[in-house]
Amino acid sequence: MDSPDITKTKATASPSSESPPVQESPVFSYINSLSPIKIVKATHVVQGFPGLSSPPLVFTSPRINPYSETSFLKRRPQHSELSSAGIPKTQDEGKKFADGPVDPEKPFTQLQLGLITDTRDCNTKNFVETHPCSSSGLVDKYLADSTEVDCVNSDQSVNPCLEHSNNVPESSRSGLIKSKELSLTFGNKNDTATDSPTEAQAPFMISEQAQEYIQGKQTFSAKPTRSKKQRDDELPFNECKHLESGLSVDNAFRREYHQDLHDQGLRGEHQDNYDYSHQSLAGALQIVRVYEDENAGSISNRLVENAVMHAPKRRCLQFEETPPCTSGKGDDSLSLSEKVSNSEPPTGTVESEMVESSYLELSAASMKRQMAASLPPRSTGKSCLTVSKPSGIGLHLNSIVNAASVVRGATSIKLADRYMGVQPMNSASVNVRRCPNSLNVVEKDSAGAVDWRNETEASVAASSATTQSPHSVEFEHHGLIHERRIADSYSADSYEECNQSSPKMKRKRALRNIDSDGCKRCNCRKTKCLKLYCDCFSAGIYCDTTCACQECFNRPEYEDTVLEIRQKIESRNPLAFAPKIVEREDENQFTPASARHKRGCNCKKSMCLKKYCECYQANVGCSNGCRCEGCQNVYGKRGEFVDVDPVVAEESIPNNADTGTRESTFDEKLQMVATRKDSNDSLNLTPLTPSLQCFDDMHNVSKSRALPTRCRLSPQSDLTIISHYEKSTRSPQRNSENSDNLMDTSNGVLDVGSYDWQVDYENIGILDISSPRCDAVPTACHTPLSGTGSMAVASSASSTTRDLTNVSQVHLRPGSHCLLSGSSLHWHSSPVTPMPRLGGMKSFQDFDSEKGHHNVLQDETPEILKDTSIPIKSVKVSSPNKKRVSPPHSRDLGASSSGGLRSGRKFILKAVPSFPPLTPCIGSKASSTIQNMSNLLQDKDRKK
DNA sequence: GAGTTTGAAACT
DNA sequence: CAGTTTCAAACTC
Repeated sequence: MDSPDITKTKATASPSSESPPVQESPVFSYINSLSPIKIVKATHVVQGFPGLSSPPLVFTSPRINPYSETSFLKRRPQHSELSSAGIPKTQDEGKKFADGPVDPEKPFTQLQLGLITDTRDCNTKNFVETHPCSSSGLVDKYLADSTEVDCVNSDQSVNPCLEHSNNVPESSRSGLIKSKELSLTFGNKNDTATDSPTEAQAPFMISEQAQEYIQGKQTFSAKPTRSKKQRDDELPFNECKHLESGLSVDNAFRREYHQDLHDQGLRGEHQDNYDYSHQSLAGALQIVRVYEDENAGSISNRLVENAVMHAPKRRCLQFEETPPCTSGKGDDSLSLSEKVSNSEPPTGTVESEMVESSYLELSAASMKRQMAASLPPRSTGKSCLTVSKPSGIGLHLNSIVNAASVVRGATSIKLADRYMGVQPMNSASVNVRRCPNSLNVVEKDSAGAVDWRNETEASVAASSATTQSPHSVEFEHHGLIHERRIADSYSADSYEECNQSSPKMKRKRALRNIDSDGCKRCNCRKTKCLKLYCDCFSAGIYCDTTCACQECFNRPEYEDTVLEIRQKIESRNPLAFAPKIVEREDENQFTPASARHKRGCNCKKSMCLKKYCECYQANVGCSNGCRCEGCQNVYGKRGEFVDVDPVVAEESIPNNADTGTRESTFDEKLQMVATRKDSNDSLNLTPLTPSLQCFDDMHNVSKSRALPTRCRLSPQSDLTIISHYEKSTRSPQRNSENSDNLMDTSNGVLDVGSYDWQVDYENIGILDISSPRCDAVPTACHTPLSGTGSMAVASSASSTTRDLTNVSQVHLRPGSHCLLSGSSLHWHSSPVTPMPRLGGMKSFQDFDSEKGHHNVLQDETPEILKDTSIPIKSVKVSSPNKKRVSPPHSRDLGASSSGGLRSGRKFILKAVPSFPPLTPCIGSKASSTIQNMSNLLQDKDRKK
């Protein structure tokens, strides 16, 4: 993880050599020409360029910033003022940064700063903005440069920094922010004027800068004392600065952040938020890094920024609350940037995935460009596209989730999200928490971010995101866990609790959260949340303030540690973080009850009728792999399942009829379960309902349906969906509505399949608009997809998104993302449809699982799925239980959605890999599909 | 809320 | 690989 960053930083570190070329670069010259101010420190900029390969135009941010031009010059002065006089602290901080936590590092940090500044110039807005905020003295110097760049690219960029530093009035800030956003969108200028060099470089530059920053920060982080000092010195704004500098925060993000701040109107809150932001930042940073790596820089930055911005707000309290976590490595002291740096290492693992997401973002960016829409106001739901799903292994979902949550978290939304997400989620939420969800969340966020970029979309997205964010069950789906946590924390109830730092409170909170939200929070006392005992850790999620864990090291601050441990654990057991529940599906096979526990349970006393049994907990039947005694698993007894899995599945799978038969059996089981579990499983079932709802929506095509519901459902859809699905089917009681839907889906999954697609389209648009979750879903898709797929998808997505944008821009984007992620190029074929299809596909797939959905999917979207070529053995990671499933792991990627549905859910998996649906459900599925894909691959490897 | 039970994870 | 211990969740009271 770290290595890449380091390398980058090093590369950047050798600025001298690089700088000249950079300056000479056409982009640079172009910028100079544009900017009234001459870049004094072009060298810095230069450094960044050389290393960076010009990213494809696609990646170039589509952002268009009308504001940028206007504010550019003005900002600069402001910026300078702010940076210099406005905030002494910032300067100090900047010095600190430059100095680095450790003296030896200082030079390096300075270099980095220089590089950063350079990159800024290249990057223009993002960097500039970030810079000013981040570092003081050095920053100032660079600021001039950056400002220049900004001027060239966009004036606005500077302002943001200023705002941060100066704490400029909200109004002014907002204006600045907007301008920044515009500039960011920008790359705009370059894009319009010159596509290739500048744009391409810009992203890289940003990324590099961010990396450098991160590295520098990391070094800082290494030295907690210093970080603390910085922190103390730093004001919330300062923090912002760091973040920005490090991340090259997007304008939009800043905007949100500022707005949030304004809304809060309290720095105290700010600080709190700040605390939160660390995690979120970390995640964002990670994301950013990924992007950077991929060249998605600008986009990623936005996302990151968004994430960061949001994160702080949401999490502030939580972090403070959790002393151990924060204290862990003295991270508290660390400035955001530092935190970011910390987060970096983990990103490395995720980077590939992130790249995909970045591509998505790129596509989104392209979309934006086309849209040329002004920046959306604050749509919380910026395009999350950037968010790549947490790759299975290295990544900690949290980072992503956080980012997503952050992104999502438009300030206003928070509470709503909590309630929305949490309560509604509660039933379904459980699944959400799972790591895999994190991906989805990210995606959502990314989607939201994309929306952001597009004004129209942004507006819609913003509304949807904010309002819907709560709905955004999708988050729940994968990233939801995290979000939920956040949301929970935000929830009025949790909110107060969060403030309460007492471990007891936390514990209670956690318990409550679990109950209410269905999401679990760990309560680790001895393992430091660094063992699989910890649900959070096992799920690839960082512990949240809501967790009642003690001496928690599963925090962004300790990403390195977390990653190391993860790697160790994986080295021992490559599947340790893989989804426990996998659907066995041979390529052609569809086993109705394919979903199983990977390892199988070993129950001796619980008869597999209690949650002690992981199979039962996952709503999955026991299989031959189980060593349970006296298995009475409602979802399937040991013997039953076994037969089905390998062989039976195939036999039964081929035809829908077969699946139907199984489904019947499965339904029976479900009913059994339902009867037994109804009381307990209500939560679990709820998740199912969402999926069902989604389907229902699909079927009904009732766009009018409350998207929120879907969104809610969707989140579950991925992992939980299956289980929930089963449950729902099994227990009509729970979800009379859902059950019906579920039943329908289960029974007529195949039918739905094609139908779903269309419906999905329609629904998608609706969903996306209404529910941020939907957005998230699509994003999730991105992450999972392989780079190639994502790449292609990205381009296609952009196109598709455009088309979609006509209908519902927001939706489209997410969907596009999903497509990308899903690698379901097929979808792309129809620009508009793609997204819906994706969603539809996913939903489809989910449904298909029961019946021969494979056929449907294959038929309809077969190519895409095939293209993904991921033979999906579909390991559905879905954690039926409220517990978070360990989603994130790259390996796990595929699994999420499988939700333990035995019945032909396998289909779902196959489908899933292809695309993340736009709809929340779909999105979750998409993420799950991705995971499934990975899982399948792994499974194949294993078989081999 | 405290204590017990349970089974997975970790360790030997 | 098997047995034991540790751990945290699930469960019970």
